[in-house]
Amino acid sequence: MSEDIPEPAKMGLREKKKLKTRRTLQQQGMRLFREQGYDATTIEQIAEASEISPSTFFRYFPTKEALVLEDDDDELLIESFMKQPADKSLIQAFRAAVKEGFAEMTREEQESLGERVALMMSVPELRAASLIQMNETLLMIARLVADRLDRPRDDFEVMMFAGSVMGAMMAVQLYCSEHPEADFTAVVDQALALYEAGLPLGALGSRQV
Amino acid sequence: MSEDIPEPAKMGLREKKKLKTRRTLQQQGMRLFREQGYDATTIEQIAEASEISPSTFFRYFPTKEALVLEDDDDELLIESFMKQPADKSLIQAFRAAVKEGFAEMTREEQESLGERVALMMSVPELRAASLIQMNETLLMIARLVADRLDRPRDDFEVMMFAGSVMGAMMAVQLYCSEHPEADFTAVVDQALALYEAGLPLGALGSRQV
DNA sequence: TATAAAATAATAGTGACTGTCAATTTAAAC
DNA sequence: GTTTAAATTGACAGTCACTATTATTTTATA
Repeated sequence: MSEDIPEPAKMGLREKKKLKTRRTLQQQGMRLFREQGYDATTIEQIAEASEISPSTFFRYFPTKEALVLEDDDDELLIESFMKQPADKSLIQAFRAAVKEGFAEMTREEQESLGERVALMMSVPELRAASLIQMNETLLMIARLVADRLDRPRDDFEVMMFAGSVMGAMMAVQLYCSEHPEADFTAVVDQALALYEAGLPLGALGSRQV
Repeated sequence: MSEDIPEPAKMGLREKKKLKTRRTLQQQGMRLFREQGYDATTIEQIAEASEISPSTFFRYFPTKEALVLEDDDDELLIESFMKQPADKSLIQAFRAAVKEGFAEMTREEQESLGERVALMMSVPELRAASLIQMNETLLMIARLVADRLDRPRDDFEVMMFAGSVMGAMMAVQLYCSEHPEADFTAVVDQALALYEAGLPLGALGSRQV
């Protein structure tokens, strides 16, 4: 995966141009989405604004959605997760990994992430794609966790753990879409903290009437 | 929502025919999907097999996906959930609601559900749509829960609860797709039982090396 | 500079989906 | 039972994401 983005040092004119076109497409795409909405923006328009032919677009991104989704975050997160010391609990490790992942991002990257998340939440099509992505990410994490615990990869409890974390992230997305003023990274951490504390699910709701 | 399907008693020829066409479309669609795969089956084929025009298809289902998704399950589940006594914890109530929902289904309905779930898991497009549906279902449930607890509708912990349950259901789907022999309803219950028991998340993983 | 390789553009097509309008079928009024 | 109004359908034309193919241009290398 990461071999798609080689070191800036040994980049020929070719690779440099490709990266530039890639970034241009994303920027112009996001600009048009912002200005006219996602559905109203056609790939033809994005291509024209980026000064390439429509057919070339698909050599850079497999779908229109990919322009927004585009995450290398997953690999980063997993890498960070595997580095966590083995005496941490799963959630502690996951929480730390997420925190480190965010910390490594520049302010620009964080802002761009914020805009992308907002767009993702508002366009059903994108939301669907992002959910699938989460799904796959957590399947991957489930595998990592299983290995870490010496459990089979399809262990039921491990799958449930993965599911619950994934669910937390979705809830965070939803929460943030309703609270645009909230800091995304802070909310993520808050959510994981809640999980770390055991998530008072059993108690919550046994109300005496 | 449920007013779309009126009582069989006072149904004119019109309504009867509509229901019949609807069912025919679903059956023929599922048959074709089974025989040639989802992508390889065009709406034109489904329409032809159902003896209607392609343009009429879209008067019965907004999308090709809807042919597979088609859930009245949500309303049923929510209804069942609201009936649960207030002294049950949230998960207890949710678990009971799911159990009752399944119990009300005929064997045929359960089998059809099984086939649909299997198809949904294997076709990315459908998986995406089903995830969105879950998302919306649980947003609805989050609202119900908030009301039940006299908390604001955007309460953080409530959202997390909804998220975790949704995550559980996704994990169940994934688990079942890898264990086709497993009984879907049983696994759902097992998962919720695990949640009910507190889900040993914190403990899980603090391994001494 | 010539040549091979890679990237791009142009073109034609498929299929889901939308909108419109005329034709048909059914329900209801008389 | 016939007429009338409404609902349902079908035919048609069009949009747009996306695929496949082929010719053309651009870049890297010998």
